[in-house]
Amino acid sequence: MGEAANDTVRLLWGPPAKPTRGPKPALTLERIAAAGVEVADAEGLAAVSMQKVAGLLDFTKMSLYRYVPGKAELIALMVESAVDEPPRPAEGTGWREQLTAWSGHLADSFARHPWLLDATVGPRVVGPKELTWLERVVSALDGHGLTGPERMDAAVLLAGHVRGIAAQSRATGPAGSPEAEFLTVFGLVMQQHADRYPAVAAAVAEPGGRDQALDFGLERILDGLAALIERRTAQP
Amino acid sequence: MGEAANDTVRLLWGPPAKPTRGPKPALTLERIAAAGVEVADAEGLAAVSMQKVAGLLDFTKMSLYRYVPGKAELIALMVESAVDEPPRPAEGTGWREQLTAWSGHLADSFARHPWLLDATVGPRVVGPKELTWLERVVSALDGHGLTGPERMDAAVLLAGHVRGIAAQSRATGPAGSPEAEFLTVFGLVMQQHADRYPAVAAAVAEPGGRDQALDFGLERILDGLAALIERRTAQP
DNA sequence: GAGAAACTGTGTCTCGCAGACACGGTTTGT
DNA sequence: ACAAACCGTGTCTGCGAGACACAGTTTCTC
Repeated sequence: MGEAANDTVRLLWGPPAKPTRGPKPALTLERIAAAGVEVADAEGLAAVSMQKVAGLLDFTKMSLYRYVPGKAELIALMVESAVDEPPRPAEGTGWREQLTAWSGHLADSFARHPWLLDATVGPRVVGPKELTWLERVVSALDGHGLTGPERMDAAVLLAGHVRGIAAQSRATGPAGSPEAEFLTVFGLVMQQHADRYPAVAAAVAEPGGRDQALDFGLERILDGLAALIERRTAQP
Repeated sequence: MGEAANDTVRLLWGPPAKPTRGPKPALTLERIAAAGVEVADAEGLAAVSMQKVAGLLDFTKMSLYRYVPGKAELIALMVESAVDEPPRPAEGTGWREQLTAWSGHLADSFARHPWLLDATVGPRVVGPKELTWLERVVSALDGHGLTGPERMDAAVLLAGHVRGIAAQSRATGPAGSPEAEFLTVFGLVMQQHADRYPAVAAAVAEPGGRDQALDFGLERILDGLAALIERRTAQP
């Protein structure tokens, strides 16, 4: 990161620097981020280039550098712009319902903007909206006997699961989609090497509802958390 | 993917095509993959280019294309080469111990080759070794009342968790490392916006053992699986 | 009011990358 | 012997990120 981290923090968190002299800027960070999101939604994150984003706004590539230090910061803005607002916890709902709703909404975000998976790998500065997601999980678990680090770990656990599911469902894609070739290829490979992978071969041969993966993992995690909470609240 | 998928499958799974005429190839897929891993280990996946990999082998960039159709396939080979062999389940150990060992070893793989996180996002063809990891989880869960899809979902759940933890631990890095700046930046941001994120602020303020995240999530998942298994085996 | 300072958008340039293609040299089958 | 198949290479195109200098515009200061 180095110095770039400071720039990114200022961009995502800081007060919008208000220069006084010179011509009025013709663009805004919001418009730039929105254009980037548009490109990424349509053609994937790899297709996002300064050229294309600038072209979409009828500007030249270099003009973007007046607003954004570099491509990494542009993507950080895109993430912050594309991520949904986390759901407000309904009044009187328990931690389990809150976390279930949270996971569903996060999965929706990933489904709407699959490139978020690519954009959020690796160390980076998180934005205000992204941090709000974390806040919701941690606060949903407040007051149930978990330590602070444990609440954070639980958040990482949940987020990791939703991510994993989103990655999987992007890879397979909706039935009949071009990405579904992935499943075909996988099926052929399994068929030819069933002897080396008997357990997997048997598991995929067995019929059963697809698309249950999110709920399945979620229920296991929540059951596991419930067991811990029960133990903690039973013996204070 | 398109046609490229077939090439990749042949490369990862297929019998090494043996041409008869012409000069002996001076390189092997193994050496090429190893050189790529070397570059990625040292400078990250982004630094892996045909130029650099070829240069490491004292060949020109274009000669690599005689062995590998393109960069995507090179990275697929690198993944298959860098991933460890999954641990063989010790005799007489239960599913819980097997899955614990599995997770620990997978986490080690990610720790040894952090770029695996970048290389394994998105749809792609899995190789034999990678599939062996899946086989181990599914077979560890054989015979405990779970359906095939459920066993697969459990594998995705576990793998997603290990991935998430690996991503987090790469972001923060070992104490004192350059990446630890991430934590400093995060701390400063939290300090300045504690009012908007009270739950997170409270959680991080609370002291407690770091690096427990892998085990914490793992124990929750395994507890959740245990509950399901108990329910299933109690009422056949 | 007149500079000067600061800022904006732009054209040009360099560098690195992926990949297409054609070429000469080499090995083997017929 | 000769042709087919294959190897390694040099060259070329196109695309991308980013540095830099430049002209035009707005505002602060004297």
